[in-house]
Amino acid sequence: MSIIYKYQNIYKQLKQDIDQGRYTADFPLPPQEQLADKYDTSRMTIKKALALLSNDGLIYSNQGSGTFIRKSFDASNKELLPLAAPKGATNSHAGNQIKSKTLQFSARLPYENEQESLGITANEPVYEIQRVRYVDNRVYSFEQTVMPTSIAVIDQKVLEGSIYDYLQDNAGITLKGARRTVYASHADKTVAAALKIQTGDATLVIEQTAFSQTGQPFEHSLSYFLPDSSKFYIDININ
Amino acid sequence: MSIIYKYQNIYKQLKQDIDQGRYTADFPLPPQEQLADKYDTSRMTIKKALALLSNDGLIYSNQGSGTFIRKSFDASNKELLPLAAPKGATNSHAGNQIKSKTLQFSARLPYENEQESLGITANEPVYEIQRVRYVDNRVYSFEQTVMPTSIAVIDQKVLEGSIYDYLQDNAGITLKGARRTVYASHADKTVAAALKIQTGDATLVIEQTAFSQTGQPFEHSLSYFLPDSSKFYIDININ
DNA sequence: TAGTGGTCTAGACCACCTG
DNA sequence: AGGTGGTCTAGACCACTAC
Repeated sequence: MSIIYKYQNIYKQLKQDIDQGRYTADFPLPPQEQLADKYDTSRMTIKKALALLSNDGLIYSNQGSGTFIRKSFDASNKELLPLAAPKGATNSHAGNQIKSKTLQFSARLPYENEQESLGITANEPVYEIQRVRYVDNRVYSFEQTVMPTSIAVIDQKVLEGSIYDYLQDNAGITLKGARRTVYASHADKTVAAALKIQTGDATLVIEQTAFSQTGQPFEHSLSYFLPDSSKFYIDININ
Repeated sequence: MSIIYKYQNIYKQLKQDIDQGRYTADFPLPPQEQLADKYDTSRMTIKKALALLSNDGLIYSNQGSGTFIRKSFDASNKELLPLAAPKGATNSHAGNQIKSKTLQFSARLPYENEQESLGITANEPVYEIQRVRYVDNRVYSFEQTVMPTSIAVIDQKVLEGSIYDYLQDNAGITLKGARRTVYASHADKTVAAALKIQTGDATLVIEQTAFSQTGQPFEHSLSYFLPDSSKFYIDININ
């Protein structure tokens, strides 16, 4: 959160231009050379801005012919969230009312799979946190989070908001990356009770290991989502 | 598939060096300047190679301190597949025996949601294909694919292999990108029968719209996977 | 303060598509 | 052949980290 680079600015402006229909899907964008002139910069910098747009799935480029706007995705569906967005509900549902209810908050020794994914020994205690997340007062997800106690001191109050923001401000730990694994599973008694569904109902599970700027995994979590209503997308671009 | 760029070569070599332990997780990689010397190239090119490694989740860089190897993920789990890999089973399970059984192959007019995602009118007919995929003779997935008939002529034989390869060779259509949406759902009668599970059991659904090099969506598919066993991962890197 | 990675430049050349 | 995007260069300067 600090200085804004040139290519980020250009990215924002181009995005706005596309959103507002100043460039249409029927014609290619102006050539990179021309954009470089317009924004008084070099082609490399334009390419960086275009790469961001491409990652968003908004445009695509064809060597030899030009850069084009992808026929629009419907971005209005609030239940459809980017799988690649780093933070959880706190960020993705900006503008909606988000609440958390803590079902459990304790410390214990880590299980073997947790030792492995967090890169810690069997003797290093971890917090275990279970929270139900509500968006606009409707049950949204059930999250089980495990985090080494050595990372930072956590209390009840922290759990009501975004743990990431707290860690950044208080422990100097920045979220730098994560591996997410998704699969379907049947809800066990605990999950079913938390999500207010039947035991055995289908749930979407997102398992996440989060990394700090030092490459150290500092959080392992399992998030359970309701079937059919909670959907996550990812845009794939080849080369 | 043609010329290999310098940064791709460097990427390959660095990857090999990391895999073979020539660089270890305890020390940073050589500085970019030094790598540029070693590979007789410029820093920008080194950065492109490093970006590929970073996308793989293999390394991460910290401004000011260096580039480091991420403590290894276990890549041995065959059931864990990259969500961002563009092709389906044909590619991801290379080395395993893959078979397809076609349950249905017909043409019809598209539903409204299909018209929208494929960008076609209600009058343009589509193929509807239902296939069960087997990996090493075990049921792996059930796929419902919808594709405009105007794209290419498809016959039974094509369906036994990779549709993408066929389209590339015969219709000049290259897979350029895709949007995938994942969610959990309860199996209906058709899905349950295909996957040999109970009606109402949990399934993972991956909905995909595939784009050609012209930005034209040419395929819409729903793939159903078994709960708990089929998992997909994605590595997220922030800036 | 030294060293690192991130940005940015102003070009050159190459690969590819479209006339 | 002309125009497009992709690669690559050889630097400069900036932001950040570590000592």
